[in-house]
Amino acid sequence: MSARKNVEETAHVHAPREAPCGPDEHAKRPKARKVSDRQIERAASIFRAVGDPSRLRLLERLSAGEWCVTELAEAAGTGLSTVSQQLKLLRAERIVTRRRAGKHIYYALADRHILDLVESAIAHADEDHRHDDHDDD
Amino acid sequence: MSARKNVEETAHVHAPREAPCGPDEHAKRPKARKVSDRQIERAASIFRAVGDPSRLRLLERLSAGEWCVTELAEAAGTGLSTVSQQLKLLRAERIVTRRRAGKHIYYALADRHILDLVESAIAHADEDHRHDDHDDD
DNA sequence: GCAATACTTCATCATCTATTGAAATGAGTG
DNA sequence: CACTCATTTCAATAGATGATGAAGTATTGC
Repeated sequence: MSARKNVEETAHVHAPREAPCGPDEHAKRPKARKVSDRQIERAASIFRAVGDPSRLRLLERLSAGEWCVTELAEAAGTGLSTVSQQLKLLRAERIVTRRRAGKHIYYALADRHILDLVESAIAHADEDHRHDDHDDD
Repeated sequence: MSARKNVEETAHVHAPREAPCGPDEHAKRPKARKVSDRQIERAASIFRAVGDPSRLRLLERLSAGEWCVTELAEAAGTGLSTVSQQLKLLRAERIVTRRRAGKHIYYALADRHILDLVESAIAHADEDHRHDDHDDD
């Protein structure tokens, strides 16, 4: 991403306007980015991690408490290795934690933030999937 | 996804245990899924949409108010068409709304939920990117 | 140590995604 | 209606991602 940045520069010859759109209150835009690239990347990375049905389902399960990989795989109906990979990704993002107990490894949600995130998203999706298609302009 | 589901079935011959992990309190697991597949898909879909740095940056900008496509493209430093595609996706997920004003089309965040989501994620990422790597087992 | 169980890593592959230039559409203006 | 500006759609392409079986590591018990 951000391969080239002067695409529309070549399109118009005269100098580009400061704010080409602003009707009136849009005249002075704060163009400085409030948030660093690093933070954006990190936040997006977390979202991407939970933005997958299988992984989200995993998190939903974990919201009920600790589970080991075998259990999770059984509940998900997919291979062990699949679930392990998914958990690996979630762990890399610090969304889940694991603890060893003998031969088993128990996974759990990393913190309450994640729980809130998952629950609120599901709640939002719940509201949402009823009035399914409409347009807004 | 969910191509085949009986992978580990072939691995062990004897009947699979109900709860192969549970030390004691994990004996009786509520295996029923609390949330429908549809909801999970929808929630994941929203997360996936915001789980991209470019789109998240777009949303960050929109959290400051309405912007038109030209402005957003200029601020992002990418092509117009790129931004348009990104907005199209966000709109398909009902994350942003648009309104026409003459030749311009102004985009805005769809609701306060989204604003909260974006802001809390960025806040979380802010906490997070300081203590960058550590392990948890 | 050896077998068994629990889990992870590796390599592969099909599928999905993001970005892009070019061409198309839509809205305002003379 | 021709012209311009704003935005979208199209098609192609490079790159990312997710699932999977096989092979590897770790822990327990004999």
